[in-house]
Amino acid sequence: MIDVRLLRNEPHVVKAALARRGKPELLVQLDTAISLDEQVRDITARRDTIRARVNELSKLVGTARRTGDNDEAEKLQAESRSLGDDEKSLAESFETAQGQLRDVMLRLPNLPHPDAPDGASDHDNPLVIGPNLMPASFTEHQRMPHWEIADELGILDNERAVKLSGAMFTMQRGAGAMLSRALCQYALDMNADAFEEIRPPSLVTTATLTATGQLPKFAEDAYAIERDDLWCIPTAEAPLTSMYAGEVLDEAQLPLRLMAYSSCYRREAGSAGRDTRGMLRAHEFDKVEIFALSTPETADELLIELRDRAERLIAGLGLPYRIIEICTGDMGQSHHRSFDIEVYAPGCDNWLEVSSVSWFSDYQGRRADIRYRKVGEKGTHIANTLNGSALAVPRVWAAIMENFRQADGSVIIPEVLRPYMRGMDRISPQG
RNA sequence: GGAACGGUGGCAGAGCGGACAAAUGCAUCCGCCUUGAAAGCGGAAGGCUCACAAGGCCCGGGGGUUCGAAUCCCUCCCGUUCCGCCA
Repeated sequence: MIDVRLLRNEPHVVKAALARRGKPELLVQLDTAISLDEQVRDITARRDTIRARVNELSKLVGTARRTGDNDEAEKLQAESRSLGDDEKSLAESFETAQGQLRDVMLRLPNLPHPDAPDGASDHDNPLVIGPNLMPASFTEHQRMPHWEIADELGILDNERAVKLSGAMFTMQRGAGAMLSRALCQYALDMNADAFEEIRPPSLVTTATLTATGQLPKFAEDAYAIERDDLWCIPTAEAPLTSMYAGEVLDEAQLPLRLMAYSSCYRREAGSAGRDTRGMLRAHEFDKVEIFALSTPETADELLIELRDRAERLIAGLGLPYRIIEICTGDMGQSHHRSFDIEVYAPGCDNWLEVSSVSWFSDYQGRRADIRYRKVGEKGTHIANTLNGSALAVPRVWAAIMENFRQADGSVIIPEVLRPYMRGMDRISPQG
């Protein structure tokens, strides 16, 4: 959530920042929020005046009763009773206005960072690093899509996955399954120097998914388990971010770095029918997420640290990649500043988004109510959150197939993964 | 899922219709004492809203009763123990 006080005190600043996202309807919502906030404050002031009087009267009633002045007590009670009715109706209008304000605020996106590049769509995302590790040319045997390669190798069985779970589910087997697990283990080990490993729950409450921004606006994209009022996590970002929800940390604890392997569940409501073959888009996939809680002062360098860590993983695998920065028109709702790492897949002839690293300023911290206290200072501050996919398995898996396919049809396994592959150095066609 | 008992400040724990933002202990901070520390003595100190003050709100969440609720009632959630079920 945007800070209501900022909205109140410097609406032009918020307007200008939000305008950069290029969606005029947001400015309309902003005006709605401003006028709702005025309403709420007006009602609050009136309601609190009445409450103050009721509190005062109640004390006087107590005194009167104790001294035996029952007539006086009756009189005061009558006055308090009638004020009570006014209070009740004001309290109702307060709830209504407050609820409306909250709903609008929860749906308003974050303000972009001043340095985030302007742009209207993904076509305007500037290249910031690379392309790196790009070979001079690709050979004919690399020009096969990974689903065909995997089929030859017998390591992907999506037909049976569909039998079990329906369209857009995948199933790896044999060396393919092992490769998925190896990628996760590799990503965790490479970040274990600074990140505490967490194994979070995969099902979370509505409050948890609201804190990160998936709810209420993007409910269609998440799997809901209505009977138990739980949601399947679309990313480990959700449980990691809310781990410290409602808590007040000491500044000395920051930055706090966490990482988690988890399965991720996405309905892909807006992308049904796209990328239905292979591993490019699935309802369930594995990912290792890295996460940090920080003060605003250290957040910008942490963003680069997370991005460097994600880059190191991809470079370590020897895959051709580039890094782009997300422009204001293409940014996710909670994002303040964001980078994507893309890997080139010669078989699909496409750049695949394999990692997204973002800074959320205090947008999620405020929703989750994560605060910290500075030493010797009264009061609290809202923490900043940052996260990134260290490694999203399926697309990296696909890129390995396509980049490292040999003339004989086998696929070389990157060296860094071999310890996790029981020493296997290549996957060869069966029979 | 059933039963019993619980949920109060950083922690422990009292209060069980009115003077309660809430005793007391521990921890914290500041003085005094001391060469320094400990002990001892004296004092300070919750969060949110709010430009500030005033005021309001916060005793697990929500609702109700009442002039007035931490305290009574309803409901939900969570915890502990026992039973049931079960990787």
